[in-house]
Amino acid sequence: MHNRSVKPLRRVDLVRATGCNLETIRYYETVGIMPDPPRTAKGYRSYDDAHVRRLKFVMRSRDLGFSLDEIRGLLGLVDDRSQTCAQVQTVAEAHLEDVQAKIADLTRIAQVLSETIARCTGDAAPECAVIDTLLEA
Amino acid sequence: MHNRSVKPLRRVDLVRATGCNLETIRYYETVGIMPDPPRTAKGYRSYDDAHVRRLKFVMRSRDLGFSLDEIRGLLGLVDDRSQTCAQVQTVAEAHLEDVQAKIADLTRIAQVLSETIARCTGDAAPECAVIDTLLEA
DNA sequence: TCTAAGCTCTGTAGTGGATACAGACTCAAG
DNA sequence: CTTGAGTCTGTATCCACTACAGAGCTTAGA
Repeated sequence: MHNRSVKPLRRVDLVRATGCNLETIRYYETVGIMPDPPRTAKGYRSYDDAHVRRLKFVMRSRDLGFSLDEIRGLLGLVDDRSQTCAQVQTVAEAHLEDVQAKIADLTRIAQVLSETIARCTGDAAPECAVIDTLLEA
Repeated sequence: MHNRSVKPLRRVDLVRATGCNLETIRYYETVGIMPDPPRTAKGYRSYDDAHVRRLKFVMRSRDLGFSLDEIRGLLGLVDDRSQTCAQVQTVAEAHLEDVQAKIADLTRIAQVLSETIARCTGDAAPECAVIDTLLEA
């Protein structure tokens, strides 16, 4: 009754199961984010559900802006489940601070840009507030 | 009275005048953001005030998050001062939209992260809200 | 005049995080 | 048996830099 040997997934099946780009998966294998999968007699990669889950984890982490290095760390903590929560929290908090710093930077930039654009006449004239701002010491 | 021939600037002088990295300047020359400067008899680059101004313009634009491609466009508009303002405004507005989209993305990310972190116990336990979120479909 | 420090030259390689492509191979359906 | 889909590897590309090696040049001070 229980599928002792589930049908293995090909590359394209993993792509369809996750939405990840085919080449990206290979890239993740070369950089150690995804494990080197077992191969068929002819050398074809053969994946299973564990790969799907791991890849989805990676993709969700990337979505939240974690770097591959941070993800390596998170995966390590997931794989070795002992004293996890405090450590994960630390990684996530550090990352949140990065994100907040980026938001602050971009907000400052957006402010300067929109103030500057507001000073534009929009004319077919050579005077331009944006250029002036950029030329200004 | 007027300095007919001003003392030319060496690479390191341009660095000191602008705060730009030495190698970055050479990079800007190879990619056409900065012009190939005149050379001394021995092949040394020799800059002047126009280079300082142009490089500062580039640096301020980078600071505001313009890509080198966008900067090439802006420099073109500055160099050829005719019908400038409307065109510059268009470039700047497009860029502002990019920046605002990035802010929106990062804000969403920060929200998810901080909500998730808030659910952490911070324990030396293997259950972790962050991991759960990342594992969750 | 000699020397040492500081400056410059070029080409090339590496970063992160993918993405793209070439050319050869294999597999499955009709 | 053919055809199309899938796979294999290695390598190149993108952006915006940064770093380094190994050579040559310049300049201030002893």
